[in-house]
Amino acid sequence: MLTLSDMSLREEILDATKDLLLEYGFSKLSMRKIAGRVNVTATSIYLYFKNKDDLLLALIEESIENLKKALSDAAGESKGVMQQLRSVSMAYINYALEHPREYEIIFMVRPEEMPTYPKEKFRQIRSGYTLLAEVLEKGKEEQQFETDDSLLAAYAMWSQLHGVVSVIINKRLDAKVSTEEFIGQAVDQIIQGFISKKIPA
Amino acid sequence: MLTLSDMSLREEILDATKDLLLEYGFSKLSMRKIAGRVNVTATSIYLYFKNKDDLLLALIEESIENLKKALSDAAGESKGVMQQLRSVSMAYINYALEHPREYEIIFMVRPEEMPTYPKEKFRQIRSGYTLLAEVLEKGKEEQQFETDDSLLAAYAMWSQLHGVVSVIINKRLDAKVSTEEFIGQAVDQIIQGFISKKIPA
DNA sequence: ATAGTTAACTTAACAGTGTTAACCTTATCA
DNA sequence: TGATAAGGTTAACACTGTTAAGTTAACTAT
Repeated sequence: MLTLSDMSLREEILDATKDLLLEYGFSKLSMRKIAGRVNVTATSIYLYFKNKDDLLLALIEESIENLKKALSDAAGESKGVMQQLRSVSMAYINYALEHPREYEIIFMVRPEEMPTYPKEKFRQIRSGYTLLAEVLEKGKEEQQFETDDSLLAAYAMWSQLHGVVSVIINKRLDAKVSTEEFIGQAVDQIIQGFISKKIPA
Repeated sequence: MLTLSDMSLREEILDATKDLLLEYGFSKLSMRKIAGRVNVTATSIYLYFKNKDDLLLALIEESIENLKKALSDAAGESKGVMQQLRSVSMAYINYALEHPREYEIIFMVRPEEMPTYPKEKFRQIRSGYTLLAEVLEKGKEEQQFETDDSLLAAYAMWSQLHGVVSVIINKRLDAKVSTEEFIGQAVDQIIQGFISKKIPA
């Protein structure tokens, strides 16, 4: 039979951290508050995590997998390459806006300020672009658009999507501008960037 | 005659803060360290600034003006609209990469985590887009590209530029990818997003 | 010249932070 | 039964932003 204590303290800590992050944000997160929420002292956390960064990294792990799944689902559902490109883009933006805190942890934490951020984790995040690159490669084969280097183009596209998300999350958008219109315009432009590479700039 | 003490403590504090930010980064910045560098106690800072945020905002003020100048210079130098668009884009990216810490303060600090971040400052930042919007409007008149809403398009373009910068500053770029190639590809795509709105996606 | 005021700074303190060392139970197993 | 180890604790260190109160020097008005 499953009792409450069968949920290991480690997982309780992870859950509490996620909750606090969602409720109060990154800057208000402290080891003592996390510990308090699971009725334990702050030092107990150090029995399961090396330090605060290590704890956050465990959280990132989860989020990355969720994001990847959302993207590959979006790619799978749609038919044509063109539509695939659009729905992956929208899936990316939607995931980020629906999980802004997680997105922030995944993509906005600077390595210098998180000294233990391991290369492995970066690699894991980057592997998500391969999905974009595959879609672009397929479009290239189908001659929908021309791309010299699909991976490079995927990187560029991803950075542009990140920019759109970042501006919204960081609240740098004018109140007068509708978020939906902004997203629509931006995604249009981003996708347009691939089509018809014929006209030289 | 000008003595050393003629440089007001307020400015000395601003300078020291900038130095510390450049040397050790945002996360290592503390009031005591700033004070120490100008041979004063931390509390003295509160005679000139309401709090830490207020101090940072004063720094932002400067940076915003510098960025604006860099952009309008770039717009002025180049001739055709197309070239103008490209050089403003490059000026934006270059400024950000040459002043990453300032850029971070300007664009990456979240309002919730900086409760006193005033709307006025946001407005000030946003006014920079009008320059982009003007260039786009001019291109529209010259029928170089079609844009329904120049301001919206300027926002979209700026968010994409920010994405490119953000990815590089936050070190999310694969070591295998050349930064120059990445920037080149991204700027190409961003500009391409405006040209030939004829083909429907 | 002297008293009053103000500016510029300091000391001491509060409440909070991440993290470590040392200690105390309780359960497991030879 | 006695050793070992797991899972927690308390106390402490060195830091953080910030405030209240005290000091000292300079200026100003009578």
